[in-house]
Amino acid sequence: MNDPVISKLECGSPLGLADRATLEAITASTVHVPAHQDIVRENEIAARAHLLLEGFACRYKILRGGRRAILACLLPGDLCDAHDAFVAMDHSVATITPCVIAIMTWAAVEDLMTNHPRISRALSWARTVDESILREWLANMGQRPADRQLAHLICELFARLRIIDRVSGSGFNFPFTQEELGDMLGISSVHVNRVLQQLREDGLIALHGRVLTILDPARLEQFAEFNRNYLHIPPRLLAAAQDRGELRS
Amino acid sequence: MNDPVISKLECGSPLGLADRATLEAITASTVHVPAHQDIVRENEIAARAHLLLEGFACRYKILRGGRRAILACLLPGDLCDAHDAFVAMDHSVATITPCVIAIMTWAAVEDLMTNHPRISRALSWARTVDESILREWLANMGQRPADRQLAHLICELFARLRIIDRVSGSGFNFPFTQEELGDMLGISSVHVNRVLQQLREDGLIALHGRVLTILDPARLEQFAEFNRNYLHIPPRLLAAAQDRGELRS
DNA sequence: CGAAGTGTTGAAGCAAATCAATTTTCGTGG
DNA sequence: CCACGAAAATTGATTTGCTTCAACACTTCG
Repeated sequence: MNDPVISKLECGSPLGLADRATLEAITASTVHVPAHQDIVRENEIAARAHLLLEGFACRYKILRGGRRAILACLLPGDLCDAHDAFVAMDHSVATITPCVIAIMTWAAVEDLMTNHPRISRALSWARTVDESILREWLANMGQRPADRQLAHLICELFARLRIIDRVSGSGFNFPFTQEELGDMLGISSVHVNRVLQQLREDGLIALHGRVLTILDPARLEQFAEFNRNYLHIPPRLLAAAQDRGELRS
Repeated sequence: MNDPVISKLECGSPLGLADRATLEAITASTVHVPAHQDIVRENEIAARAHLLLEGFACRYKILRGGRRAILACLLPGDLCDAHDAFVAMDHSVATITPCVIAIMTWAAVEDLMTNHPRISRALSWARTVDESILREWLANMGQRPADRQLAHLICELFARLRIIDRVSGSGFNFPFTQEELGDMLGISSVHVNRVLQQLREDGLIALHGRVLTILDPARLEQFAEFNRNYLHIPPRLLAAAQDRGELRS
């Protein structure tokens, strides 16, 4: 399996051999975390930085009444903490599946930012994309019917997983329970169930076991009003994907 | 009127005299922009950075069907662009009221980041807070009834305006139309109207002209489930406000 | 093999949308 | 300063997407 950190950061800035070696050294020592366990907790100041290498995790808050809001979906290659050290977390981060993470000191992150300009540029890009995804969630999850919300989430996950080479054809690992999906979209799990069925009946997706397959990517994106611009994937990578016949238009 | 940029950045890091002078020089040359006009447009790469000095602005996207999603509310002292240069905007920024902005080159921003460590730290803090506000909007505007959403927005605006000294007592300038409020919260303007009336009937707020007064701050915050942690206002400033009797607890 | 978690289905209720009409406020020019 | 038109706010009636509650079936796994 390829290195998701390098694949992802390559999206933000082309890296040199030395950069790759530096990143590989950082991600060499890993920790395994079981599913459904907190990695960082609200109100804490994370002592070290956590880099997700394998598995799915999420940012979340518990609201009054016990309701949980999932604010972001973290995939391999994503940084779990605030990008800023020394600021108390305003939310928690938890694993969804069993995960592999790399733990690094803030000094090491600082070193990357000051002494490795290409990595620094890539990390800055990653932060910009995180912010951008947050805005897209706010727009799309806040203003549109549940079926389009869910379709949009599926399109986004597919696009993000493809960057780190975690898709096979138009299928990918989709380990979320319907309750988790509901917490991401702000709808009840019962409604998630009905909306998922509708997307299947409409021939847009198939879902077997924990593998989701997009049956009709063009129609799904159209239905979801998905526009990948907000992911800020550079043209050079889109062109490469086009050459491999993975994209239309 | 005090300088909102300095007041705000002081929140992120104490500044020295030289820092203040640098910032004052930057904000010396200003541009006036009428209400309801775009400052930065989606898909453009902003040639220069825009710093809001006076007035209210917003980040927004137009969705299919002509619906508008307002993704953030910009107040004096806020940076209008992505914090990153050279990345295409994934949304637009427009004025709500007439605004005064300072326009600076990206080189000047770069210089602040590299040669003025305290300003750099403060800008980084500001970015963290922007991201944090986005998450709070996602959680609170996505998962809760409209009346609490609106109450929460009011609490947030009050807290942010107080930092830059734009409040008098518990009243502040509230120039939004009900349609704009609806676009922020993802609800219809008709419903905004009914919810506003309810908050008034409940004795939580008063709204005359374009001035909103919080009649019962404690009850409003309680009702809104507002917890100011996510604004990352440092204890040293909260303590100062407490001394002035502006805060409970 | 049993228990807990997850997914599925139906029925009833509700918060908010939509549609539509009316009043109030505001901005602008005469 | 007033008159006018446009924008914004208000109100009522109707509809609907989604929630909630509840029961039941299916997995998964210890």
